[in-house]
Amino acid sequence: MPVKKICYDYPHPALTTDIVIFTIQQQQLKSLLVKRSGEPYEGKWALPGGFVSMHENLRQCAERELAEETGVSGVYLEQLYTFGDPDRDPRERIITVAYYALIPSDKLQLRAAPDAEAVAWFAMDDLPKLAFDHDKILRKAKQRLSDKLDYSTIVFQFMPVDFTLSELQDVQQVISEEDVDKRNFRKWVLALDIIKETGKERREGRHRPAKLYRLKDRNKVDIIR
Amino acid sequence: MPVKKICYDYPHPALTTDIVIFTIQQQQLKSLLVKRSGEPYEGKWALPGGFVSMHENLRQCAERELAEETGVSGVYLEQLYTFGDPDRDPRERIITVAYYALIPSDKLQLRAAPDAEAVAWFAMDDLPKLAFDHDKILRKAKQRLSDKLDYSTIVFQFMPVDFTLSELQDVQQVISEEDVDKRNFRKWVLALDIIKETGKERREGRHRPAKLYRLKDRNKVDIIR
DNA sequence: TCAAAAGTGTTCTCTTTACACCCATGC
DNA sequence: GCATGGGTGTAAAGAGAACACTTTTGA
Repeated sequence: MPVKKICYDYPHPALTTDIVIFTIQQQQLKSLLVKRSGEPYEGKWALPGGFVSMHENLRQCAERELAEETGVSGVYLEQLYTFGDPDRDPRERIITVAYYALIPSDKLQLRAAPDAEAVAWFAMDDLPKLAFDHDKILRKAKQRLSDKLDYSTIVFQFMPVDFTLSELQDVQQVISEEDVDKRNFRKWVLALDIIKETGKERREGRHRPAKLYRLKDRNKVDIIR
Repeated sequence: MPVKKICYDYPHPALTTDIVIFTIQQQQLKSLLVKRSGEPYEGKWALPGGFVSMHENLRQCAERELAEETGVSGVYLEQLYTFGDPDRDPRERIITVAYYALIPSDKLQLRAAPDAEAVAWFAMDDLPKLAFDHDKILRKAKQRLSDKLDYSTIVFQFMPVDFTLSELQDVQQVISEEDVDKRNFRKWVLALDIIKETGKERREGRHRPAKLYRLKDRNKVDIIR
């Protein structure tokens, strides 16, 4: 806590980034929330986020928050929207630049030490009451994600290094909330020419094993169509 | 100038909105810039913009700036992106929430008193050197506009109340920078079912007069396809 | 041998593209 | 009467949607 105050000629807002962290678990789209331990909205769930420090840019701040909550880095992260209504925080005016991140299921295990806070994954169709305007942020993130599903290869960002086409299709269907024809889906995926066969397969259960595929470039998200 | 300073426990950034104001003039996509009269970047051209006051929300601020520079209100205005690199302004850290606005050509006449500043429209392919990171903002706005041309009815936001299909096609071509087939374009436009014939026509020159059309709902922008 | 998920092509429909001539007017 | 931009339809190609059976495995 600095003893010296920082002073300006005019009032300045505070600046935070909040992150909507999406992943797929148990065939559901889930989002990471943290339980607030102080006022305002004490005990309510909220998006992870925090103040932007003076030396870092907005994206770096979001990356830092993401790493603090999940231990994860190097995942898909995109600026979503900026929320700045005067009364969105009762303490002082706080502008938040919202980002959203997609966590592939294989990165999920390496959860960082939970920092003694209450942190939990919530299914998007079973959200608790949220602090501040965070429900608005979450809905906007969900909308952006759904939209991008249609005109980009963003769905692959949820996949582990090796995955089957059925798993991929499941993820697609969970997010878009509509069923996809298996043959058409596979045709579409293969035509994208962004995955390759690994030669390996996964057998699990008394049925034919599934071929494992891998992204040619795991970090690339293409705009298509 | 307030005599009393406003003080915080931690440093806060300043907050502005900057607006990319697009219009079509002389078959060119143009953007409004203002010449800076003070340091930094004195004499350089910059996007119109200004500080967000404490009682207004971000959109209201953008609307206010827009009205100050152009006298125009009630036009298409959308949040673009937030730029917040630590050193984007040499004086202090300034976060800017960029918006972009589209001005239809009939609203253009009613330019407000230019407020004694140097203000000018620049063709997008003939821009001067810009202050701060404003070239980055402008390019992003142009990109967003081009993208939306393909999946929304945003192009109509440039049109006056009454317009001909040829005028509309011109605008489309200027922004997308590619030629469109006349018959296919008209088929597409009419299939949208968002314009109606006015019954009037425009004759100008020694050729057949063109039918004038009007948007059924001038404020609506649909996502299509 | 049976249950369960993996894998695989073809046809039909709809959307998008390509393309050329007549029309109404002013000079 | 001629130059100028306004206005119009059809056919071919391509993209997207619909659809059902065989394969491989583990129990």
